[in-house]
Parts: sequence; structure tokens; C-alpha cells
Amino acid sequence: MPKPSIIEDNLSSQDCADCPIRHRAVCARCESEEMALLEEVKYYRTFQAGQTVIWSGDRMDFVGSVVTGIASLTQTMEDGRRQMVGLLLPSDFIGRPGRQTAAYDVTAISDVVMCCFRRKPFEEMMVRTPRIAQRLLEMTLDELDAAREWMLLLGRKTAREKIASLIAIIGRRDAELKLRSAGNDLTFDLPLTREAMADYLGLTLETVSRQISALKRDGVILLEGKRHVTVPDFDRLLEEAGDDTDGGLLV
Amino acid sequence: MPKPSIIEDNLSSQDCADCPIRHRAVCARCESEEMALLEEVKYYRTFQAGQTVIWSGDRMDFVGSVVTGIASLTQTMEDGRRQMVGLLLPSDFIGRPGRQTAAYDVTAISDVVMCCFRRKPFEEMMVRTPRIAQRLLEMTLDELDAAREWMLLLGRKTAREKIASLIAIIGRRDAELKLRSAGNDLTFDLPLTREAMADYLGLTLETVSRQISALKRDGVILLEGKRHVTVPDFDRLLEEAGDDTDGGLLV
DNA sequence: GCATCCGGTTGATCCACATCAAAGCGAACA
DNA sequence: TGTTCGCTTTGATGTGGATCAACCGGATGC
Repeated sequence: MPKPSIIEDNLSSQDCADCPIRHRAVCARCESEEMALLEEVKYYRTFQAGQTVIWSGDRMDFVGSVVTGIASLTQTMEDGRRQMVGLLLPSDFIGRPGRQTAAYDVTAISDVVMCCFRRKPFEEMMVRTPRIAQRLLEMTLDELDAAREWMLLLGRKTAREKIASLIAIIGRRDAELKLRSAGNDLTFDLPLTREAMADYLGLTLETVSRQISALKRDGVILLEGKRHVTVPDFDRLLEEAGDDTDGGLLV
Repeated sequence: MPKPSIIEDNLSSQDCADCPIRHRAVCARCESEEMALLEEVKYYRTFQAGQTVIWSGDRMDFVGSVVTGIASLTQTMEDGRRQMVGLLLPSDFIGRPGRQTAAYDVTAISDVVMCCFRRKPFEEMMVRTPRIAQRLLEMTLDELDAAREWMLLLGRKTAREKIASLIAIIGRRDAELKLRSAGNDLTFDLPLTREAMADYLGLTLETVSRQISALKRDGVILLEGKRHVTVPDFDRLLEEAGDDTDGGLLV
């Protein structure tokens, strides 16, 4: 049984299949009485690739988390300029306690299964079960770090560095999921279209395409088809990404 | 006495002068027994403008909040490229429970007074006093929203829009502090040098200077000296910022 | 088997912002 | 009163990535 303190137990219950909020789970004890309350208001929703989960500004009376698939958080200006501000991977939380209006467009990139709770009961439980707020705080702090990492990328990196960073992050994340070492000779699929990458990186899709071709030409990555990437030398990729930290985070 | 629930009482104790963590305070009841514990490990530190509070990577065994003055959170690449990822204004929290290493450079922009706590006792108290985690969660979620707003700016806005956005945000924030309406005919000082603005906006200082001159030439803002700004028509400024939301947030 | 569509690539050209360079200006100080 | 220094402005030029446009190739449908 995991300790209740979030402080000394950062990784508690990261893959709890029974827990309504799975994986990097909000609750540390799935069988707690408090959770039973949530069970009543829990429900699953599925979305097909491309489908919109919710539009910015819409009333939102649920919170939830991604169970399988990938979704994106994007902001759009009136003239159509778009910026992805977050990528939601399995276990990532969506929605904000206390807020009844969506702040971003949420779109399914691949087919997505989400686990949702009605917001009010969730909020009530959050007040009664401190561990949830603590866990949510941790997750939010991680997201904030990732967002700040991304600000450096958006503000100061070149197109080539941006692409290398994104590939490195996706590769590392993929390795984590498969529980393989993030060492050398990594191979995986890019889950995003060139356009989605462009939206994430603050570029145009043409530039994304060109830079991927350039990285391929220079032997930094190998491509099979348009999506399948092999990284022969991960450190080389990190160099290209301009990453000193080597800590690349992802929302 | 404010209600303990953060959910229905978002603005509790926002200006609590007695509270160790002031203003948008972490604690809802300053006189609580738990807070007495913190008093013992509380201390104040002052920094002069330009001084570094802590370097990224340094050991950090305190958390705290800004009492007066302005500080910045910046990230730097090995070759010197810099990106400001947050602006710390009075009441903003600094540090992260559970992390003993600073993730960013923190620099005093103006003279700064900070209220600090040793990290360990703070963390212990956080576990015992749920309200603190709840309050911290709220603050962190606000910061995350601000960071995401900033990602749109960094990724997709033009230099002119970036400058207009920054001026609007500083103006609004200044109005809030003075408890004046953020309506029309706002007048205030820019607390940042051109270089700091550039670091925040992902531009060069020359571009910042040129765009400020352009906004002045076009009558969007009036300038007295180099720092004092008057905004004759705030809505006009928001238009220039490309801001539909009109919700501009700031870390 | 052909048309269509979608995602992707590649080329030509343009422009917003970076870069390099010089000079202005107010504050502090001798 | 002049000198220096930090911050700012302005000008000239260069360039990375945007924009506009054409084409490719595989999947889907008729």
C-alpha cells in the first residue's frame, strides 16, 4: 500500500488499473471509501481520431483523464493561427476543478478513451480527500515545468532544434511506455501529422517537413515511410535539440 | 473568516498581511496552529535589483513568496540564448515542494523582499494541512494557464502583437494592484528593461525598441521618458495584441 | 482501373525579425 | 563641466522561416 504522503512517494500508484483515474493516479488507495463515491459518477467516453472532445468556451462539467490514445490542447486566434499548448497522453488529467468553462480546444489526435467524472462530486471529494489535491498538485507542477520547457523552445530555438526536441521527447516518452531504456537505437512512430507538429512547434508544416528531411539527410534520424523513426544515436539527437538539461519533459 | 473550501472561495485571504505567505495566500487562517509551526522556520531575505536569487541547478532548501518587488524566472541555453519563463510579482510563490534543486535562474528585477520557509518543515506541514496543498494547486493552475497563454504568444504572435500583449498585461496587473478599474486611460511604469522584455517575448531588444516606437507613433500608447506609459484606449491596445480572450493572465 | 483525397515533399520567392553598427541621452560621479 | 556608463534608439543589411505553388504517393471509393 503506497504511503499517503506525496512528498516522499512521488511515483505512487502510477499504473493502477482499477483506479478511476488511472496510471499516474490521483488516488493512492483505489479501494478507499472516498473512491466509492466517485465510482458512481464515473463514466467512460470514446472519441475517434480527429474528433473534438470540447471547444474552448464550452461549458464543461466533467474532469477526467486519458486512458488510451493521444489528444491535444490547442488555442486559436480569430484569424485562425493555432498553437498547441499541450499534448495529453494516457494518464494525463483534463479539466480544472472549480472551473466550469473549457479554456482550450481539446481534440483527439488518435482514437481516445477517456475516463470522466462529473465535476461537482469530484470537487467535493477533493475537499474531503486531501491526497487527491496533493496528487493533482504534483501533476500540475509537472505540467508547468513542461510548459516552461516549451516556452524556451518556442521563444528561442531554431526550426531544426525544435524538430529534434520534439522527436527526442516523443522517443523518450515512447521508451518509457514500453519500459525500455531510453538509451541508443530507439525506434518508434510519430503519432502526429506534420501539421500537428507545426502547431505544437510554432512553425508551418512545410518547415516541419523540410527539417525532418534535413535531419534524415544528415543521418540524425532514419525514416521508414513517413511516420516510423529510428534514432541511431540519441545523444546526437539531443545535441541537435540544443538540450543541455537532457530532461525534456512533456505534458 | 474565509471558508476552508478552495472551490467556492477562490479569492480567500488575498491580502493577508499577517500571513507568512502573503496576499493570494496559501493559508486561509493565519492564526491556525499549523501556521505557528511555520513561523519558526520563516525568514525574510532581500535582494537588490539585478541580484540573482538562485541559479538553476543549485540546491534549494527553501520555498517562499515575493513580498515586494519583481523577479524573473529564466532559462538559458549553453550558447547564451535566454528565455524568461515567468515573472514573479508580489504574492507569487517560488520553489516546489518535493524538489531540492532549482529548475530556473531566479533574478531580482527590482529590489525584492522575499518571505521564505525551510523546505522540509513546509512540506511536512503541507501534508498535515490540506488547505495549503489546495491553495497551492489553485495558484499552480493559474500559472499553468498563464504559461499556456504565453505559449500562444511565443509561437504565433507577431512582434507588434507581443509588445502590445505585454503592455496590456503589465497595465492590467498594475491596475489590479492599485485597485483601479482596468478600463480606459491607464497610466503606469514598465518595470522591465527593453532587454528583459525581449527575453520574455522571445525577441531581440532592438525589435522591442522599434515596436514600442511604432506603437507610440501610431498613438496606441503614449510615452513619457522611456518607462512611463499611458494607454489612451485599452480596447485598442487589446486589438493590437490580437487578444480575443481579453483574459490575459500573468504568472 | 481510374478518380479523388489526404498527408507529405520540394522548389521559388518574400518578408519579418535578427544582426551588426553607430549614435543619443539621462544619471552618476569626478 | 565634462566623462563615463547603462539603457535606448535608429539605420543598414542579412537570413531563417513563411508563403505560394506544384507535385507525389498511398489509401479509399466507385
